[in-house]
Amino acid sequence: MKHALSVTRAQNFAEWYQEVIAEADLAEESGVRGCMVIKPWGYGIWERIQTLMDAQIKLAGVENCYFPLFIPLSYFEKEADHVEGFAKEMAVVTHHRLKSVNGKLVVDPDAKLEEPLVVRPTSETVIGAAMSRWIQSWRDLPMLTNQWANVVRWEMRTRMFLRTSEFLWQEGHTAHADKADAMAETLRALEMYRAFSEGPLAMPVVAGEKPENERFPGADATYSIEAMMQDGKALQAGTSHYLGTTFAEAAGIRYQDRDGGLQLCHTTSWGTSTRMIGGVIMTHGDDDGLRCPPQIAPHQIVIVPMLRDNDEDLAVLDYCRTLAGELRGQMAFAEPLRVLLDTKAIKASNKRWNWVKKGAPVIVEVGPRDVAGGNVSVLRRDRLYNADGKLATAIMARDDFTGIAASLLEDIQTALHAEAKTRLVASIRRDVTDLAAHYAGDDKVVGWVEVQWARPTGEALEAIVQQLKALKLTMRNVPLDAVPADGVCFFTGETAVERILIGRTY
RNA sequence: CGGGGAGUGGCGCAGCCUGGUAGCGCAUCUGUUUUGGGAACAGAGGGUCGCAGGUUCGAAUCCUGUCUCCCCGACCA
Repeated sequence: MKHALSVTRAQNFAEWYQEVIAEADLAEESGVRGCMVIKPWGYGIWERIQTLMDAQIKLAGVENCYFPLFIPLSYFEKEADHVEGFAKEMAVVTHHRLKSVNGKLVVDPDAKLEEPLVVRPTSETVIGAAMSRWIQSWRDLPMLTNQWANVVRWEMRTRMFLRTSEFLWQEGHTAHADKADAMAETLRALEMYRAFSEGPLAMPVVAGEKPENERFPGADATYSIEAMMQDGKALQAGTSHYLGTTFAEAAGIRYQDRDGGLQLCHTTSWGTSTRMIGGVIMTHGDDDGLRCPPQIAPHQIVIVPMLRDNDEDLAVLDYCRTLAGELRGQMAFAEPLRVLLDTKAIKASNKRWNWVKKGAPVIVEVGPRDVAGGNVSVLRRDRLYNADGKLATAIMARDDFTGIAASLLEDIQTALHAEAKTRLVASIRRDVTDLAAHYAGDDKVVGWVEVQWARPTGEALEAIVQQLKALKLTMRNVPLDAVPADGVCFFTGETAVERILIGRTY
């Protein structure tokens, strides 16, 4: 069987990933280290993610704001752990002017800023400063904010969508009267991410709490959703943090309670980023490119007219326009269908393969024979081939197709999720007794291992971290829905208190 | 930042060792014939060889510096 990509997942997963991004026209290098140009199809997917996620955020009563890109350096100095965690990867603006010297533009030394400005790596500090002004009374709580923005972290090693120096994300920041309320918000955001991932992204995840050593700098507790990529590695696809009163102390976020006493707020932060697109690629992609879940596909159904530069073309186009109109009147996932009639003047067969690589969920080909018979030729991207290796083109009456189009998209969404869910479940092992043997070899990635442990801290924890590191393994999270521990700690032999997932990661 | 590889028309590459004024495939454009599993033929356009210095009569080629990308580490969403 001939595939649309030159590298298969089995041959070289990393190379395959890059080829999908190039061939699906999702993004490209920009010439600036670690920064990518997100092209229309890739950005369209991000816009879909934004639209659907934003609705969920608003449904929870969170309001959008926008805070500055530049954060005064001193803001970071207020919280030691936080600055420690980000200091090594911050982009800093120190001057505000250039000058021309011998035809070259150079930084003007006379234009040095009094205080350097950090390009935000995350906005806890600025938003904390704002909240300290906005919150005075218990009546102001909870304060629920979110922003859609770009952030910059000067990463050592970058990979498109998975780790770029600049990335797009949403960051929720909330302030609460007490720990219980803040924890509830932290877990609400986590559940929102879990449901979003399993729903629109069709990407099954495990929601759980990060061990102490994997916490966000300055957080009291960090939760994550972890997705299983097709090569068996984990991808942290979203995080939610309970920050205790740490950031409230640093920024002076206080409120007067009902009794007139002055109290510190308990804050949270939570975020998801363009990394999710990388997760979608590595969850659903196949050897023909991306398979885009219908809910986040910019175009769910692409109509490809088979034009021959002759008189029949008008009739074919006319038929296609009518079909597009009929389809746009249908609803799937409580939204009108997104239908593209692709009239670009290239050969229909090339057009088809381009849409296969981009992962349009349904490709409908319409040629003179279809027009004559009142039919359409339908390809569903999640089941591209028949058992005999031939393209599984289904020829059906136009009316029949318009009647089932919406449910077809919903089927594809469900099928993609089911396929990935099966893989996730099958890739978690609970009977492993020897990690070194299980993960033998640098390239051998066999999914995750769940073990019971005693949740040690300090040096005992550090020893385990180092032991895992030697095997290129990390602790992913303690699944919230795991069955209670009933044995001894995999590492220390003490009585176990919970179960934790271990694996290789992006 | 350490180790390895690479930057040559839009994309993928050859040329570099042994300096002499740039070539191939794909793509693009034009025309003709085609057309339902990625069309064929003919013709055309397009590159100061990542960038900056240096050596030389002459640099894609040699030297120095620098930027970017890929792989492996350390760091991380």
